[in-house]
Amino acid sequence: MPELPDVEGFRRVLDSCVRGRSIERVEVADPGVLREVTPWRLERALVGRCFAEPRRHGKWLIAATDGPVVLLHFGMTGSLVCCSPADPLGRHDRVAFVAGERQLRYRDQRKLQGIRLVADQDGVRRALSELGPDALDVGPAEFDELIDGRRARIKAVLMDQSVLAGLGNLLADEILWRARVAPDRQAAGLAAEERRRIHRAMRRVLRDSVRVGHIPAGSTWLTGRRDSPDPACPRCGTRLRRGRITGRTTLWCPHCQGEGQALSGAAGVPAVEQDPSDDPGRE
DNA sequence: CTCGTTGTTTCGAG
DNA sequence: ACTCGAAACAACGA
Repeated sequence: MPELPDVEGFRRVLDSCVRGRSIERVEVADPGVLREVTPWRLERALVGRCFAEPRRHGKWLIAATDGPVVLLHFGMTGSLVCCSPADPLGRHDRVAFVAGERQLRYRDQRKLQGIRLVADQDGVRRALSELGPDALDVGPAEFDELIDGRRARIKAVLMDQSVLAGLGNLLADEILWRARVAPDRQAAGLAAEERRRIHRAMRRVLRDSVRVGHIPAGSTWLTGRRDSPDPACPRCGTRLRRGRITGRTTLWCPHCQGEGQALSGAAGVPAVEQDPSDDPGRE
């Protein structure tokens, strides 16, 4: 689940749960989720400290305190939950930050070392230095620059965290579907008009999903179709195509987005360019 | 037992 | 040097 909108949701959970509260204890049920920090050192560094306003960059949650900073990543299955001491420890509750009657629990089915500890803002900067700008902060001009000259397929570029931070597999499919661009088009081969459509779709998809804290599975979203065995395009009803890009399952509509360059030939801009007959999709 | 999964990191080819 | 993509990582469910 966790892509940018989900992490933004976790940020709000942290904010309302423990911001301004003093950390009494850090309970590490499973040290497997800690990266380069021992349970003992984590506890030592945080006890007595106060959670400040949390920030987010891409899929990273930046949990600052009046001392060190905790960095949280949620991999594919992680989440953050606000609990009371009475709530029984779930099977996948790996770490609990205890602050009085509230406790913030890091929950993850897997153990992909999503929790880091850094001393200060400079440590945050160093730890996240490989990331591109947060996808929500990228305007149209910057988007163009980021895409410019990339030989990879557009979906791979959108998911590349060093280019743009925050988009994952589901969002990338959703955005390209809305922009009516096939996911296997080479980024460098996109027309200015297509890049603009992708950027606008990105803004729209992010805005709508950040609002609810996850990617909506509504009837006008591609994402909800993912699990059905024979999914149809929410816009035109055409049977969706399923493929694999950069090792991830990719869904697209051959009618709205074109077959993709592999099938449309070297000269071809797919028949997406003229948009008279297609209705512009509704929310 | 096999395959698949929303994520990142690492390695090797072009 | 740079860019890309596949594999590895790991735990679980179908």
